[in-house]
Amino acid sequence: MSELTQGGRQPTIKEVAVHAGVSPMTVSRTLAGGVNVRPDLQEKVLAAVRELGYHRNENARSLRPGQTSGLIGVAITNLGNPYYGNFALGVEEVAAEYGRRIVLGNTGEDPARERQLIADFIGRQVEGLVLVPSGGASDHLQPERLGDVPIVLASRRVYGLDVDAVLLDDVGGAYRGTRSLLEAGHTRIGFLGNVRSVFTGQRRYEGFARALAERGIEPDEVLVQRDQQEVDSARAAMRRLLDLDDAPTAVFSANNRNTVGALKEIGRRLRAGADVAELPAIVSFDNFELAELMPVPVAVIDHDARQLGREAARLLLSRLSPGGRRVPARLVEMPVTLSASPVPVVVSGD
Amino acid sequence: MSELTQGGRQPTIKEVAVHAGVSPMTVSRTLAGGVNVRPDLQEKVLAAVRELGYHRNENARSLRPGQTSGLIGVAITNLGNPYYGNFALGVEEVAAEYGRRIVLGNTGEDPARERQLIADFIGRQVEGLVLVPSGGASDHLQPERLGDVPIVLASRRVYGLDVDAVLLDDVGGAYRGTRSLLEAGHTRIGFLGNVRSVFTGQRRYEGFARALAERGIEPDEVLVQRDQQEVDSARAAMRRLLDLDDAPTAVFSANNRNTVGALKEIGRRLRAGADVAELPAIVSFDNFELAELMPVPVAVIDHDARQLGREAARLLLSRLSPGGRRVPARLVEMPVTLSASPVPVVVSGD
DNA sequence: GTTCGCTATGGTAACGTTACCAACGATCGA
DNA sequence: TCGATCGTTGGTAACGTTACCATAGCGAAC
Repeated sequence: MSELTQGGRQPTIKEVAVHAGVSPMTVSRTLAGGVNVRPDLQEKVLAAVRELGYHRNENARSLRPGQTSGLIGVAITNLGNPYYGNFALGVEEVAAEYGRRIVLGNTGEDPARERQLIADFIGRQVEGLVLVPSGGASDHLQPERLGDVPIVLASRRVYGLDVDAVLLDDVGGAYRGTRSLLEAGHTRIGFLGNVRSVFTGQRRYEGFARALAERGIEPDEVLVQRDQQEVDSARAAMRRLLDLDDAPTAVFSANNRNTVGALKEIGRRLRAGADVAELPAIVSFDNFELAELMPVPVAVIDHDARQLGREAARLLLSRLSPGGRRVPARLVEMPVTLSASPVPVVVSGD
Repeated sequence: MSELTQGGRQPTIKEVAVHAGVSPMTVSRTLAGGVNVRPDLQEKVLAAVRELGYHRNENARSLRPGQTSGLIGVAITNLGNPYYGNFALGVEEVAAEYGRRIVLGNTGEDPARERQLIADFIGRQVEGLVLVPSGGASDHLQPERLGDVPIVLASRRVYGLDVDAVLLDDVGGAYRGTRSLLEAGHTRIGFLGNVRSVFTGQRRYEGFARALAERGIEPDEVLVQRDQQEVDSARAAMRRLLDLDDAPTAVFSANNRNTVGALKEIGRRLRAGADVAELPAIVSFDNFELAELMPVPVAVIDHDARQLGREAARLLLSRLSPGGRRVPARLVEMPVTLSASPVPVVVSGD
């Protein structure tokens, strides 16, 4: 058998044909289901396939007219974030159900990299694209620039781009979360979030501000910290809030990274002897594991990134079905749930 | 321009050639760097490329002899686990540095799915494979079955398969973690982990048992719970441990999922009024965010999944370089760090 | 002025695959 | 018995690309 696999090259259909003593066409037909191929020849072919370790060359296959690549291009901003990991999982699952495979790229929030990735994906003849846009210019995302490859945006929308999108109910979630703080009697509420240019950051701030406005409260700019992308900067922002003379009694955190940063700062203060009663309550957009074990009350605005991914893939695949391209762009907002403020774990000190 | 993009098909090099008034070869040469092409023709070609939105068909390109696909196949067990998300990120980063793209599949710990995925990857002419094996039979992973496509195993090894692998120092980490508990005076130590058939589960148990053996302690089978793959079953296992008449005073948790489950059970008991002093200390293999905020002492055996991914990709790419295939199989063990047991956050009850 | 050498350009074939058509033999009805 | 039909098989061409070869043009060197 060693001479069969010599050279490190994949065997071709021709070699299988020779090995089985038939023509390449008979091999092709057998692998396509075996219609109008004598059973004994099919067996011979399959034996040859097994023996040579033959796999059809999908790239060559996709070259033929009318054939598709079976690939979906997925570009996300940060695979290391569990949120996007779950999102990618959801996309992969649905794609796999429909016999598609995903090509994955991480943009790292870099528009140039996003451009490269999308160009590469199109070059690889992907049937469609799923993108968490990293912001910035959108001309490379216009339908004609994509060669009519359908695209679905996830988590964020791009201004001036009329394509399918799956979003969270950012505004509603932030509104409800903030309102729950107001109803608990808080009036000085801090805001931790992304820069304004990030779509979700903007939307979540909007929900936050709307809830305040309903009570006639003008957001105090001193309490609004929104330049934190990472845990460390979020922690620093939280420190600034807590060091204010008139520190907030509650903090709305617009995403996971900010929540973790805020909690780390709270942990630091507790270990330094701070009184838990003087530390703010937190509402966090984005759930995280073990929120229930936090020393201060943490309510979470929860959502399912995996479902978001599944929905994005479903939108995309529906476009790939016959006639699916003629449907106008759709916008899906996935619901979020506000957990009832859990009672914090109170540990008796010694 | 609308008539140019009509039909939803990608433009071909031929169409670009016609549009630019040159031959396909001139287009090809221009796109390949433009050696021996007059500058004015290059400009014409690039203008046509821009206008038509042309992207080279990578699948057709890879068909030509001597060409490679630029694809790396990555199959992991659970993308939803932040650990594997970071792992995939590491692989993607290094692959991208070397101009490769990754095709990603989620096996869900299902050997049949793993088989399918790998067959599909080979059919797509991937240059190499990165696999977190899901256990079970390994015949489909033998080099000759893979058509000499190099493979790198990650996190787990496969018995009887002599290929590159990147592992954590499971045994050493578990040993050191367990020893730290013993040094703190614990003698009844529970074990939460994966089933024995999972490679890491076996190795981490080995480190655990070795540390005990050094002190002349025989592991009490009642304290060893190792069938938990998910948070819920881990929580149930923790409950069984804590309900024992002779409950352990410390618990070694062999992975993230078990740690979260164990902590959730601890949280439940605290909210039900349990005394924190009666709850066990925990050593967790796998770090998690906010471990420092837990109400019981949690020491973590930390490691960097992203680095693990980067190293796996590096091993694979080195095999793809000239002569790289002749190197004997390598085994890399990534170091882990044991955090100093942090002081738990103690909150004064009211 | 002829030849040489170089650059620039285009035609052709092949990569692996399968839709299409042609051809073969067998079966069947008339 | 003969033509028609059907099941089965194989040859050919084309998908988009580029390595290779051929050729045309042009300046330099003798």
